[in-house]
Amino acid sequence: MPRGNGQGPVWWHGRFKGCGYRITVGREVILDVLTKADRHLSAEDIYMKVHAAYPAIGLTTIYRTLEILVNMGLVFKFDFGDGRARYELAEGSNRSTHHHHLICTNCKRVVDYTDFIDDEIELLHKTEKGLSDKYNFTITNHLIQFYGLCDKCKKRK
Amino acid sequence: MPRGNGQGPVWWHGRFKGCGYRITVGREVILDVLTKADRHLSAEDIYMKVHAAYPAIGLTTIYRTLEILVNMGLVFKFDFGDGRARYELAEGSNRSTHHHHLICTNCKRVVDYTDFIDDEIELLHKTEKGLSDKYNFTITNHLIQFYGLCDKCKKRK
DNA sequence: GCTATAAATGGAAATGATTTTCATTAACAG
DNA sequence: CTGTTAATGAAAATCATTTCCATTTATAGC
Repeated sequence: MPRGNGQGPVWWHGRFKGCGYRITVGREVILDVLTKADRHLSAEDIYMKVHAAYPAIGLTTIYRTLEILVNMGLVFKFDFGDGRARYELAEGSNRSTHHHHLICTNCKRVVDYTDFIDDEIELLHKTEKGLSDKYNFTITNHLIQFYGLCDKCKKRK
Repeated sequence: MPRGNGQGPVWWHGRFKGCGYRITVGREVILDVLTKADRHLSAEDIYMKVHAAYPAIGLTTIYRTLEILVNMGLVFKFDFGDGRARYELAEGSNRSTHHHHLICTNCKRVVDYTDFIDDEIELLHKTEKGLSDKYNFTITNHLIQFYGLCDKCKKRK
């Protein structure tokens, strides 16, 4: 099924095997859904898409696979404040450029933005360096989110 | 009980009444616990502290009060990834300076840091301005967290 | 290709933080 | 002091996520 993009074996197979994980149909399909996703999906979103093509794959497998993917750093897990986690392929695959989120605290709408990313990244690198030196952490990731009221919700108030 | 700090009526009473909320013993005690807290508390943490002095106050009231406080902007709500929310008095009261968080993804330890805050704030203001113009959001808040492995967890791996 | 073995799986049940329900209590405007 | 309505506690409900366990499947070694 997902045969990559003509550049040989699927990009994540190597990393998976390297970690001692097996390549299964469920994992292929989940990765495929994530690769094609154009927005942040919840576990249930992913389940529904997967289920449409492969009804045998259960929700439990979705959760288990997502946990592995997050731990491996292939997928980011976000909390936008509506009680369910959202998942998004990390950069480094063939999709997704680095971005941050702008979240409406009223309707929970999420805007991905890439503006100012360069400045942010530069500062982040400096901060990461400082923090890891001072607190002796190995920093692997960061999260930046802005909260506010979106266009529509402003008008309703 | 909480009589403020000698500067007249308790600082948040005005804001509370202004929003049409009543001042109750439960709310007084909860705010008091938050004011004295020196770290991020979960709803249950707060409940236990409150319960010690006022056993009549239930967990439900804690959750309901926290929701109000978060909506009013008096309290920040955080997700550090361990399945329970943490609450922290917003700045503007008498405690807490603006800070961000450094989180160990393994043991969930959280370090508050204030280093580099000035540079961060400057960039944040610039970004907030740009984002609110471009996406027509009214930005009220932001979240910055760094993730990594702490000192102890690094050694164990 | 075949087989043994351990990883992966699905479905049901468990978990656990948070929310809702509803009858009772308490704040406070007048 | 009193009526009105918000606030409350206890128990039940919710609901995303996790765990359990018997079954299936990937794959290393032949």
